[in-house]
Amino acid sequence: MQLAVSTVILALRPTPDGSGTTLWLPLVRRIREPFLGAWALPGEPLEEHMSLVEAARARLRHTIGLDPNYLEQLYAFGGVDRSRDGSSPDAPCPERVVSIVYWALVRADEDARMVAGENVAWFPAEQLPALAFDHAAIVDYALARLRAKLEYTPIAHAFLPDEFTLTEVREVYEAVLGRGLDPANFRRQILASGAVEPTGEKVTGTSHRPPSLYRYRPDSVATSPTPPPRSAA
Amino acid sequence: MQLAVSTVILALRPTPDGSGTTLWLPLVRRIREPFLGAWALPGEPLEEHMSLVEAARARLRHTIGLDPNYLEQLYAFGGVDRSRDGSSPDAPCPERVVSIVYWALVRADEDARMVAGENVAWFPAEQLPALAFDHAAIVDYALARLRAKLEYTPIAHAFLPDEFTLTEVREVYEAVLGRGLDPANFRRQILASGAVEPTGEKVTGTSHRPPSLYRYRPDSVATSPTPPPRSAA
DNA sequence: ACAAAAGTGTTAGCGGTACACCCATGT
DNA sequence: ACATGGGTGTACCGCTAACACTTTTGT
Repeated sequence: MQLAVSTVILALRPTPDGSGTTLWLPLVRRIREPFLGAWALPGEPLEEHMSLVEAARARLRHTIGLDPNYLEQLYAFGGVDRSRDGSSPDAPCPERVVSIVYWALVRADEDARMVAGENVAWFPAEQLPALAFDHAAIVDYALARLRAKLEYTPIAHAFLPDEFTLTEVREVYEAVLGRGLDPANFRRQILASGAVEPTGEKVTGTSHRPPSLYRYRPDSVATSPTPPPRSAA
Repeated sequence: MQLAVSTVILALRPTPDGSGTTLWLPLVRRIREPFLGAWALPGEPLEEHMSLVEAARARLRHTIGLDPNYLEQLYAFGGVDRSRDGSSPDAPCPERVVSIVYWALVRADEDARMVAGENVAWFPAEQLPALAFDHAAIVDYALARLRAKLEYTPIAHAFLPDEFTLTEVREVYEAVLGRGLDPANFRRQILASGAVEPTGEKVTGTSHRPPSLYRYRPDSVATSPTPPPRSAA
């Protein structure tokens, strides 16, 4: 029985047709049976000297070449038959794998300076190829968790650079939730929440009224958000 | 490296002084180093032929002799030094353990017909003895999760028998949250939520106005509540 | 001047809280 | 009759949604 740590890495990028913004995620092509040649989540066996988060972070560095600021445990998947390839029932039964999956969010500015690893390709979350193992279900679960957390935590922070306009924040919400939001009300709500404060500066050269810049208040979440007892993770 | 499944089992019982109701949980006394003789969460190594939930359920049957209706994965703990006994630094470094922890809720009526296993004792959650490993932190995390879920899911269901009065539901909330709630408003809120429906019967012999009985609507959660993709857990 | 996005004001409705009050039973 | 908890009514407050309106820039 093997213990592995896998990662769902999410970033916001323009849709393929350029008409908006959606979530994208990197997948790696499998170079071993089962599911040889299929796309899968980046993962690796847990090594003796690494904690679970450390293993997840290492995988991130290896896959996209950077340390994202948001990383949280998603779930542990341990069904007995997870690693069997349903599409080729004659294949020998592979060794059982328990996967502890983490999910990460990549800031727009980090995304730009990213270095993709070997065998890695990015896909829009709504148009994924067929995935190995139960990875499609895992991605769905990660997306559901992200949408849920967006509504009750300042997690949009994790997609944004240090300074940003309120419209950029709203666009994060709209892209993740998949629906438009009233700019006027959104503005008031996020300001009233106290999560954000004005820097005093404005953006220039916008061909319309220049928006103010804001930053997240320091006490807002930075990395792991609601992990359990800090020491044990 | 070892992979274990542990459980935090919660039930509502009268406080030790009989003045109210609180959460209690069963612990087992350790019969091996490290932490020999200390109290710990019920757990066992994961066996090859069992999924994670199955292992948790088996542990529950072994510890309290029944299958609770609510069981959910809590978190996977995998710090490198989790199994070291801080209080006896001279002890040999024990093998590393990754624990996948589940939490379970026991209904009042099940609690009554429960059979405690060997070496098992129940403690009020607010007055636990010193626990082995990082188990104290794990219990805290489970309690936090329970309180959070109480506010946005019909999880109180899991503590109640098939039929109950609205006052009993309120007492569950009050015990878990640790504060009193307005009976009038609580009543209206839970009815408005649609989670509950009247059976038409009343309780008799109460020395005051007889309360109506209710049941949870069938589409309310029964067992696993918000697990990820049903098939993969 | 005009377009376009930033930002403000105003209103109506909904849900939660506080608390006064009435109802049905046992003693 | 009265105590006790079950159950209803009501008034207020804050938050949200909807949308009209004003402001500030570039072209």
